[in-house]
Amino acid sequence: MASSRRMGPQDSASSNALLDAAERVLRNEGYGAATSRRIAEEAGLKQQLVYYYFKSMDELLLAAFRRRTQRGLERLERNLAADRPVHAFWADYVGVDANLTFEYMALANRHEGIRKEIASFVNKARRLQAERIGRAYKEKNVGEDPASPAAIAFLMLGTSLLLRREAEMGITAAHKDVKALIDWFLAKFD
Amino acid sequence: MASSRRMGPQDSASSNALLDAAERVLRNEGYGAATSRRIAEEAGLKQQLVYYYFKSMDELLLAAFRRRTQRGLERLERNLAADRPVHAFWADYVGVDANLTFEYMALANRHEGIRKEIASFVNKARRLQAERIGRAYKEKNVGEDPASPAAIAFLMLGTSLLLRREAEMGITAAHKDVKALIDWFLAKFD
DNA sequence: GTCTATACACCGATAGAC
DNA sequence: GTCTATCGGTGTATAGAC
Repeated sequence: MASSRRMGPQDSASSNALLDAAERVLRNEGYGAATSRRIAEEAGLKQQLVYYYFKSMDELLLAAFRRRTQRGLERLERNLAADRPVHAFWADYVGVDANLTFEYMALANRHEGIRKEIASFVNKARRLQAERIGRAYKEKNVGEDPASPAAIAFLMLGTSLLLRREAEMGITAAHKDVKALIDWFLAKFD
Repeated sequence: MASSRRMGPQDSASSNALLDAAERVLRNEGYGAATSRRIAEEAGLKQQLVYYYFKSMDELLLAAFRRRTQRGLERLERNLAADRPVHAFWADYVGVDANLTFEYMALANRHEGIRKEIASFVNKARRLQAERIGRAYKEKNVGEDPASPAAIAFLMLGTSLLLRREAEMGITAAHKDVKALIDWFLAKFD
C-alpha cells in the first residue's frame, strides 16, 4: 500500500525551516498545536509542503527530536573533555529548554519512536556522565557515599528539569535553597 | 454573549464519570486524545452530555485537575500528622501516577487555569512539607547542611517524578543508586 | 519545488425535542 | 437528564498541474 507521493530531500532549506518551526510551536504552544497547518504557517510555507518533505506528522516530530538529541550528544561529548566536566554538565542542563523537554516527554506517551529515542539518549548520556563523574570523584578525592556518580547524573537531570519548568510556571519556592545545594556540591570539584 | 445552554449539577453520577474518564484518557492516551467525543465514549455517555455538565472542554479538564490536587492535599494533610512524615511524603509521591502529572504539566503550557492551579498547589505543598521536614530535622538532630528542609521537599518531588516517568519509558540507568540514596536519607528519620 | 484542489474524519459547541 | 441533528472549523493526507 505504498503511496506514490514524491518526497523531497532531507536537508534542504525548507525542510530545516519546518524542523525549526516545529520546535518553536512545540515549545511555545504545546504538542496539541503541533499540526501540519500551524507548523507550515510558522515556517512561512504551505501546509502541503510538510508532506513533500516528511512522510507524516509523526515523522516530522521524530526528525525534530532526533536533531535535538544529536545536538545534545555533541555538547555532551565536548563537556566530557572539559576542564570541569561536572560544572559543564550542569551548565548545559540549565541552558536546555525545559518546556520543550516536557512536551517531548508527554508526546512520548503516544509516540513510540520518540519514546525509544528518549530512552536510548538518556541511557547513553547517563552512562557517559556517570563514568566521567566517577573519574572526577577520584581526581578530587570525593567519597562516593552517599551519592554514587550515577545517582548524581540522575539528580542533575531531575533537578534542572524541575527547576526550569517550575520557574517558567511562576513557582519559586525552595529554588534558592536548591541552587545553594548545587553550588555546594559543585564546589567539591573546583 | 452568555449562551442559553442549560447546565447540569456538578456532583452527579454522570459528571463524576466524565471526570474519571478524562483522567483515564489523559493518562493512557495523552491530552491530544482528551476530546469531548473520546472522553464521553470512555464514560459510556454521549458527546453532547459533556456540554450539559461542563461549560467547555477547558472547564472539564480543569475540574478533573482540581479534583486531583484536592485529593493530593488531603493525603498531604494526613501525612503531615503521620508518625514518620518524611517517609510518608516519599511513599505518597511514589504512589502518584507520573504519566498523568507530565500530561498536566504539558497541558499547562496552553491552559492558564491548570498552570495557575499547579503553581498554587506546588507552592502550598512545598511550604507545608518544608515546615514539617524542618521539625523532623530537629526531632532527629539532623543538620540542615548541605540540604535545607525546603530543598529536600523539592528534591523528593523532582526525584520521584523522574524515577517513575523513566521507569515507564524503559529507562533504568542509575535507578538502583538513586533508590539507595533515598533509603540512606530516610534512615536518618527512623 | 511549490502550487491548487480536495477527500474524509474529527473537533468544539449549540439548539431544541423528548 | 438525555436525545437527535447540525454548524463551521480544522486535522491528516493525497493527486495532479505548473
